[in-house]
Amino acid sequence: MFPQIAARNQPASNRTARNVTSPAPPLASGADVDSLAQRIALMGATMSYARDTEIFGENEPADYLYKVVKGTVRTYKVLKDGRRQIGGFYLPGDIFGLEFADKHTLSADTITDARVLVVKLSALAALAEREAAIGRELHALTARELRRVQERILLLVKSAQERVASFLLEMAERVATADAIELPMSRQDIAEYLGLTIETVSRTLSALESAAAIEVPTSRRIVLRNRPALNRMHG
Amino acid sequence: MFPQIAARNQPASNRTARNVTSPAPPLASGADVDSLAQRIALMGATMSYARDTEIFGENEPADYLYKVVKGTVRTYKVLKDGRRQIGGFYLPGDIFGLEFADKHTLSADTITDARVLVVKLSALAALAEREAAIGRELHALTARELRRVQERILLLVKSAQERVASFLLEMAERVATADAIELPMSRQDIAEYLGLTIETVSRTLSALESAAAIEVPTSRRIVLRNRPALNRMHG
DNA sequence: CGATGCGTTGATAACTTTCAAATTTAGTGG
DNA sequence: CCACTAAATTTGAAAGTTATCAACGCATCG
Repeated sequence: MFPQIAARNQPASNRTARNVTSPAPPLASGADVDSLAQRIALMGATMSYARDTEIFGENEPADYLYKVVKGTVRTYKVLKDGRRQIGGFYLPGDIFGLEFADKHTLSADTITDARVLVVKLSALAALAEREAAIGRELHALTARELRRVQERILLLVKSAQERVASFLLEMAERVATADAIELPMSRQDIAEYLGLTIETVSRTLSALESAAAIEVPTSRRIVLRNRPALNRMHG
Repeated sequence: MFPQIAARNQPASNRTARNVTSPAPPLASGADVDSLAQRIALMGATMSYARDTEIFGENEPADYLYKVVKGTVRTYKVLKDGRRQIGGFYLPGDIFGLEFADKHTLSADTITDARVLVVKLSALAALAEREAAIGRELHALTARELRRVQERILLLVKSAQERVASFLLEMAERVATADAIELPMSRQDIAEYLGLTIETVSRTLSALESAAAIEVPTSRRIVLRNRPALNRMHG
């Protein structure tokens, strides 16, 4: 089930130190809710995972809620034909694993080395019984996730250029320092997120660079040079 | 963006089983959770709409929850470039309008003449305060909707043939008498739901007919002749 | 009837994928 | 730290898929 969790559990001193201060991660994208975040910090255990490590798999029991403290996590589903569709990328501050079903419908693994806060859902549910606010915040979390997925649907019916432009703008909101984006994920990951091939993503980025909309100094670093143009593509 | 709440009925077997054991209103048969359905029936007002009538528009306050009693409703969003993306089709028993935001992110209108049960969300929320079961059922509704939208994402990254095959199988579960599907929506609606053009939908249906997977006696009536083949396409 | 809207079919163009190869980057062992 | 190998990314050419533009059939309705 969660072999990694037991194996990689951090010493109590580490957890305590981190939990006492409960600092907002610098890159937090606002996908959490304050008091819920605090509850999780108090109730949860922090786990460390190496790069490319599975956190949970499809069809495993969904007994925990996860919050990224450091690093990047992706959720995905492997289709029958072997292709992989990425459900989402989760950055520090983001919560994932909340699927409202007994079993996970997606798998989750780390893209980079990562620290993740883990809370038993049953504990949260018990808390929600006593404090209505917690229940409302879980609800708000779900609502946000639903809107996020619905946005993706609008994205997936558009052209490759529109998808890539939208992706860059989304990431800019989440991880950008000024106009420079440091991407934690590979071209393959981006392609699987956008429903394109890696070649099309690469070509589209090259075209955007030729059009002076962006700069790509290294493959993992992208600088937005013309946001209005990207916004127009984003539609 | 896409509001479609629990657009799906339960599998036919469940519907049948539930109807046998519970005296539900004739057309509001158990497409959702029983007690919630009953509450809505008791609290709500039934509205009648002619074909092609708007029920609510994007950006209007989302103060009500809707349940289709008779007819078919679609939700949609008009993109900046004028294209229209359909969020979902709602058949008798389906609930829509639950968007977890102050304002609707989609519009809803009728595809056929329709009767719709309307309940004030504030009334439901008040009820949920006193009865935890109601809150849980609203929650379950959301969960189902989230899974439905995620399914849709998997659909939209596939080929035209896969999308059409999946659409037919989905509709077969929802409206089929045996293997004959009576479609309430136009080719244009189907195209906008699947993110394709009307010509591609039409050609794909013709191809499926040539391949003896389906029959199309009239444009609104489709008979499934080879479900295993469709299932293989559906992936 | 003749107009109108919907659906189908055809021809062509545009876009994306596939297959292949070149290039750059990253990782590893010496 | 360098050299070497493997992996990731980019680029090119060709094939495949879907969209666009256009024409036609068919049914409905005034």
